[in-house]
Amino acid sequence: MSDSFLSNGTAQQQAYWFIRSHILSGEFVGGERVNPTDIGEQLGISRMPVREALRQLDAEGLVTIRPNRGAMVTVLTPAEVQEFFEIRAVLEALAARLALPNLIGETLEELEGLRKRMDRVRGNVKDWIQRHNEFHDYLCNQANRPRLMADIKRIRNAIQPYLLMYINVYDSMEMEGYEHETVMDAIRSQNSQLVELCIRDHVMSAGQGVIEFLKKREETVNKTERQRRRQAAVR
Amino acid sequence: MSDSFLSNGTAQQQAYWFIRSHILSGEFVGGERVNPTDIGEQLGISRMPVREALRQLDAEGLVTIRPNRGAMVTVLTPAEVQEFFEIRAVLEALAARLALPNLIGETLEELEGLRKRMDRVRGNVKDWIQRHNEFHDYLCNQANRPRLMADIKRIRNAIQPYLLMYINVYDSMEMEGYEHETVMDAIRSQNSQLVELCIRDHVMSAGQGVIEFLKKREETVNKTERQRRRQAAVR
DNA sequence: AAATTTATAATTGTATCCAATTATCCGATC
DNA sequence: GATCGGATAATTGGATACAATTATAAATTT
Repeated sequence: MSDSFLSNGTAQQQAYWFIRSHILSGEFVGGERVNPTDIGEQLGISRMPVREALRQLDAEGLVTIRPNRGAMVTVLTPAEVQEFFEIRAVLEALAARLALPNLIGETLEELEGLRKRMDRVRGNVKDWIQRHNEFHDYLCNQANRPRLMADIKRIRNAIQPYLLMYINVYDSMEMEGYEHETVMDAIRSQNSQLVELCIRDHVMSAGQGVIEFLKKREETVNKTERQRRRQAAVR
Repeated sequence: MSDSFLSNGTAQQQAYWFIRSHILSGEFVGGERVNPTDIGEQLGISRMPVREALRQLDAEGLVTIRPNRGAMVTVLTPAEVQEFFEIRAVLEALAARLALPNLIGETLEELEGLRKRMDRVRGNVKDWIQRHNEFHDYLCNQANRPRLMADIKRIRNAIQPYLLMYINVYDSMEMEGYEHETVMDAIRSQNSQLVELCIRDHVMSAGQGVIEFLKKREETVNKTERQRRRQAAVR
């Protein structure tokens, strides 16, 4: 299961999933250059399909390509991470609003089950994120909007590395959990305006911690590397 | 100005802008195959940079690539077009809300000027769309959210061909215009909730016409080509 | 030692070639 | 006339080669 990208599909797809998973897991870190020849050698393919994968990843925001200067793992400023949380907040709120008529009976129970399942592993960060995503995915899926779903996932992926950094530092992110109860209550009320506000707040409050963490980190990084930056007047 | 993509930048960029503009203008129509060799010959380049351009356009949604089957101009169902309008509505509403503190004094006057400028060419469809986009772009820009702006533009591009089809049929789209007054009033009130609702309604009411038009068209197309579809069991 | 220039290596952009895959055409069959 | 099968053509995926560009290291100057 882990190395499925080594053999599946076209070479382009192998490269795509390989690079993508390494960025999302944090193994390829922001700012790091992604060398097509290296990746190709690791996968036993040439660099051409890797280049194509990189173009795709660039359009998705995980990678940044500059002409004649190759690709690097995208670095987001705290302001950009905030933007993505803002976007995600309104998109997930939209999905929840559209899903609301379907969130009754069995479906509602299923969602409640996922919430409990998530609560059960609050100690283990990796499992918690996994189940947290499952909860949100199930909710969004009930809206029956594949394009919206795809956009939400893209945004979530773009900020995942930064969420991971945050969680690795503040281990276990205690402040989450009770909020999902609030979300569930709003859903049970079938009040679409309330659900929308509630999801927005939920996403943004999760984002707030990450954004502040990143801003603080940027300051210390700036102090440490100010002299290095002076000469790195790119372009 | 018109054929700038023939000489500027890398071959990949030439191909990208060439294909993109032909899709947005409606010259490359939905479902049409995009042959890398053909495009390459037209631009005097090989098909490799064209392939890369197509990957990018695929990620942006303008083109759809299926492995071993090449690329075609993306075809959106009416339901998907509706999704994109729904997404655009909440994103532009978000942008307007975030821009609100900046929409005062000179900036507000500038926006009002753009609205009038738009109103002045309600006869000419092509000009009107141009100025309509300028109005919305200026509004979104005041939010100072480059990533949000990029997403909004991507969504707008994805639905532009369908908007064009609609406008070409119902020439001059009379029902628009007065709504922008309503938007301006909401902005002047500096009531962020009102602005948000107002922009959403504005976008969705523009979308409604397009969506209904597409649904109606789909019915007639289905009737006409039902027999052809039977054998086109793709996959 | 710091800065500048030069030489060298590495990387990127892209054309071309070939194998694998898919589409199209045409005759055979029902 | 519709359907099927197979030959042929077109297209795609991908490797390789080479020129253009950029990065790095070395040499030179100040």
